[in-house]
Amino acid sequence: METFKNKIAESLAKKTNIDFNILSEVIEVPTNEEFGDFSFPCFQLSKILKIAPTIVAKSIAEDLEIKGIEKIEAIGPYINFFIDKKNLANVVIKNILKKGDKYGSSLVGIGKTVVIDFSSVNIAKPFHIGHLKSTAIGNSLYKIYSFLGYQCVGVNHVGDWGTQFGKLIVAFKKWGDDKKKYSVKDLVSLYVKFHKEAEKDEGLNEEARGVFKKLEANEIEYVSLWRMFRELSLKEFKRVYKLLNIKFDSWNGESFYNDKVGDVVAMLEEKKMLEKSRGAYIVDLEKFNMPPCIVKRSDGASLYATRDLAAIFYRKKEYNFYKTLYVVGNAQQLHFKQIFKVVELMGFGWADDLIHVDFGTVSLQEGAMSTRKGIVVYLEDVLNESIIKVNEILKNKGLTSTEQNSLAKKIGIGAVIFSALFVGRQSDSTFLWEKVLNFEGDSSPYAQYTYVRIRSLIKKVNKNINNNINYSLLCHENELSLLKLLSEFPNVITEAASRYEPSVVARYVIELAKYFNKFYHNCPVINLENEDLQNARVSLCVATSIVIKSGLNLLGVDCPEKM
RNA sequence: GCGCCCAUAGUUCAAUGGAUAGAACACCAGCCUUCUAAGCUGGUUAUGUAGGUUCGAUUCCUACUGGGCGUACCA
Repeated sequence: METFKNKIAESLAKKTNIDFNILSEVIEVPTNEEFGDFSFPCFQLSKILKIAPTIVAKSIAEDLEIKGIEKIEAIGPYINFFIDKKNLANVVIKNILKKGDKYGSSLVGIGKTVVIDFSSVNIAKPFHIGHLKSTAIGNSLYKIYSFLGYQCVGVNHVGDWGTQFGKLIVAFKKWGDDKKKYSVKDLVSLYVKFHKEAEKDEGLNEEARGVFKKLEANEIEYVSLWRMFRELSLKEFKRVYKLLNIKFDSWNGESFYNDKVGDVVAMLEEKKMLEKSRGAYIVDLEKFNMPPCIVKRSDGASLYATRDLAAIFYRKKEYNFYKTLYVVGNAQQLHFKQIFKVVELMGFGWADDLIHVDFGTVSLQEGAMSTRKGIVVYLEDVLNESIIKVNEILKNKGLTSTEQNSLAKKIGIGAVIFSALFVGRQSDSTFLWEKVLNFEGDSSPYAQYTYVRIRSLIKKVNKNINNNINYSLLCHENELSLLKLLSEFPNVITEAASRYEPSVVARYVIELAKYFNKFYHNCPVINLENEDLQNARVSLCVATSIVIKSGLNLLGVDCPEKM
């Protein structure tokens, strides 16, 4: 499809003597199909030429001819271009069948590494639905960037270090039980108790800070407790990642950088950027209208920012990244602005390659989630509920129990992931059970169902598609709009990558499924006397199934073969 | 106080500054002896307020209102 746009821009450039790239940006896809496949609004040109836009449109369109474009029409101030539809089916379907599941991929990223920091759960805290967005978006961006040829490194920057562990250790020593087998939920209740007690006794916080300081200094007793907390938490978290079918290339979390923060402090000192203020060491950012970036607490312990800076330099050295994407909520916007600014001030031009892919806050109907107050929904519970609901639906479909279980997982998990990816990342959202567990309309089961229908059709026709297909028979309105949409898939991937926005792909997949279902209801495939038309339709079905599956995979959603 | 983000239909969300602001859910009415009804067809309802820039604003700018988040030793 891009080639059509380029052709139009080229011939317009020839005609008007205006730069190709400028024209290419102005060319748009009309909202209404009756205005063609591409259009060129003449307002800006009319301003330059000082001629009314309708006249400009008319005079340019008059004797314009472009290969592959069937009709060029000036309507008011717009020039509308209509693609030659017979040619379209031929080009699009052949291309998809040839490339298969590689259709839409590219090599633009070859030789470049993208580090994606996502999910990043906190040890000894619930893996809750607030983590779903980061987890799903990060995983999808990983797949999208890989599809475009980039080498990706998925990092789970585990929150396994910091004052919170001082708190937890204090709580455990006061109220814990050495012999009991602990779960994350037990640790959370200890943590909650700590905060309750600390409200009455300010000394507890003091104590916790002291304990963390000693933990950083490798005090054996504390380190072994910390290790225990970490191990049991990771074990539970990995169970959830397994359900989600998400893998990481690195689990280097905050504790990993404990022995690397010294180098960062030394570098800052050497560059004379460090200032002592109120007992702490800071990088002053007042000039940039930001609070200071605190690098070292007054008691000498490290902070979130220090460890994140250490992580940046470690990753630069280790991966020499083209970009690093931080898929982290917008509540941490200031934090990232600060540390990116510090890197820039240190004189590293590649500070621009650090990108905070932020997203809106997820809250519950009763309000903001709060681990301390116990207002929280565990992600694992949501996933399991979803699987149960799918199982309920699949009950009477005559499947074996292993078949049913595996299907329920693909569909149920997919629905949860998809619900997090369908809305734009920036908007704040409220977690609603009925929304996440809705399997109709804008949901992955809808797309999966459509895919399964197509597979079933293809199977029933049971025919090898040969090369002599008369694609020009595909001229039904539903066929043409489906073809046009299929041709846009590569652009959709590129857009999703450049905006760090998997929702672009999610919306596309739903639209594609919708277009197919219209075709399905209006254009029979199996009961068809005209064999040439049947062949052409089957190939359209195959092409569509490839793209739906590919799109879902890029979102991290599996595609079942029947349901 | 200051900074950032958000405000679109009853609800949840779309819309690179462009033509008649799109969906889904919910609700109502139809469609299975013909390709899987997790489907299809039809119907009702919306850009917070006041200005500005522009040929053209949901989109950009300013103020206001209402929400969310952040704002020096939490992550």
